[in-house]
Amino acid sequence: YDINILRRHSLNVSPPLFDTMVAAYLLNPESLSLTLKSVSRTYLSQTGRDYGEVIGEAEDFSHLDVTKAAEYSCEDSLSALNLKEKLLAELKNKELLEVFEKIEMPLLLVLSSMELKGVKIDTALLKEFSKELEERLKQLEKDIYREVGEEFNLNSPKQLAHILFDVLGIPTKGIKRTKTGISTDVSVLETLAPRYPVAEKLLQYRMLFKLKSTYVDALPKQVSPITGRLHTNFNQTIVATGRISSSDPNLQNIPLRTEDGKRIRKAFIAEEGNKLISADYSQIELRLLAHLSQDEQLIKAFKDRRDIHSETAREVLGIPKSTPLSEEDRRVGKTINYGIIYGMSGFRLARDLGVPVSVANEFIEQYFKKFPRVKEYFSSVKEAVKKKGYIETIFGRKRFLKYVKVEGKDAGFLRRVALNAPLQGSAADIIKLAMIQLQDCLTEKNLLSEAYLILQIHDELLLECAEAKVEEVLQVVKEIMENVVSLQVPLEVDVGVGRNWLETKEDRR
DNA sequence: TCACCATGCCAC
DNA sequence: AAACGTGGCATGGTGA
Ligand SMILES: Nc1nc2c(ncn2[C@H]2C[C@H](O)[C@@H](COP(=O)(O)OP(=O)(O)OP(=O)(O)O)O2)c(=O)[nH]1
Ligand SMILES: [Mn+2]
Ligand SMILES: [Mn+2]
Repeated sequence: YDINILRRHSLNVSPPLFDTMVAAYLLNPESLSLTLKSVSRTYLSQTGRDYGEVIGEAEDFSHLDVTKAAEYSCEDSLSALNLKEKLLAELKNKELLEVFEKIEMPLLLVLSSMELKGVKIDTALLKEFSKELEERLKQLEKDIYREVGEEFNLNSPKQLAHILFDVLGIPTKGIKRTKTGISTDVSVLETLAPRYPVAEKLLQYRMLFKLKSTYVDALPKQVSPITGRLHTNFNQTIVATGRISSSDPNLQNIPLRTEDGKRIRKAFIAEEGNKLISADYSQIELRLLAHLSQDEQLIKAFKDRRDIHSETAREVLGIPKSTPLSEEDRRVGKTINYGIIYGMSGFRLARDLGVPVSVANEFIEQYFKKFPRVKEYFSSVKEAVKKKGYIETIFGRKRFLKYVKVEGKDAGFLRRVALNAPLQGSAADIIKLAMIQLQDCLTEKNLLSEAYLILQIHDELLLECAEAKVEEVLQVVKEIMENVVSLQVPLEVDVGVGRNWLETKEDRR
């Protein structure tokens, strides 16, 4: 965060770096507040208050009482220095120094460059699309009001529930509940749709409204007037598993699933004369599961270059090898694979698939029978948490879980968290290392002015690249990502090139 | 006007 | 909310 303020003023920051927020994050990735003040309170037993608390009633820092301001600032300077020693010792103690020095500190510079570069979007295209959505939403709204016989606020789940279950009198037996009443979420509307055509319209309305409000209208507003591009924040100290998050705007959840959603991805474009390159790890957490569990069946599957997401999809949807599998169907397979390994219930699986619970339960049982070591691995995870109080990734990143909690009433939840963290976290470690190596490599080859990272989407890297350098960069990216670590199974990376982000996903070479 | 919670849904 | 996990953001609804 602060590094960008320095960089914006054209100051260079050079390694080795030490960032107190990042250090404190590694020591406790679940922690919500990692401000200098709160970290000092924890590790230096200081008593000072946060910026916001100090400001209090004053308008801003410059209006603050001089004594208070001086107090605050002196403490900050002292903190940064004293804290460094303390945190370093703690990192060593907990065997987190390697992750800190080899991954997080070098990554800080990479992320900062990515934020400064930003990504170009086609605002004209989005503005056009917005108008079209406006029309379609208006029509849907009219249709819905006509079908239910009255007007109400379609964006209020509470009012909608009232209309559906009180006014129309749709029976609520077996329908999902929220804390405050009856749910109207997509799974509910999908259940209603065959009997009540209005539900189909509501689903359509919900989807389009979501796309319009969250992306189509919001993104153009956030384009920087200075660079003409969209700059996200990559947050390095938020996600408890070690992933990075993206905010203001979040560019890690740009739509892809639906046809209308795809039109938004299409608006992420390369500068004239450039191309976008996308590189996405294939089945990454399943591969990591194969490695960590040592399951022979799973290891063999990946050595044979099989696609488990597709196989699962064909199996549950009953689609023969002779019929091509749609993207949508493969996504179903993916959801089932990750759902089952991370502890999904037969009930939920049954609901998602629209099959009887007995069938779903049977499927889950068969699944673990097919990969016998997976169950054993998960027992070992449980043991590790009990014994050590934390679980870790292949690079030693740790997530500390309270033993009392593991045994207590949130035991189920804690168990699933513990199952997920090593896999999601290892995937995060791997792509972070790849980003660092890639940046180094591009720098060395003097390519940075023609090829640079612009986004990271958990297991995918998006680069912008001069057309003339595409073939070379493609090779480098794939090579680095696939070989950043050597596991029991090969890591495979799907790469694609295009004028826009959607094309890179359709390209897949 | 703001913060907060709840619901819902986009992505990985 | 009936045992997939990790996020961020929009809206409505409420209260200060
Ligand atoms: N628990 C859970 N994790 C998910 C889910 N979707 C994605 N992930 C995690 C696990 C994936 O390995 C990782 C990257 O997502 P991707 O969409 O790239 O899927 P994946 O790499 O498995 O397959 P693919 O790239 O399509 O070959 O994010 C999900 O529905 N549940
Ligand atoms: Mn992937
Ligand atoms: Mn991906």
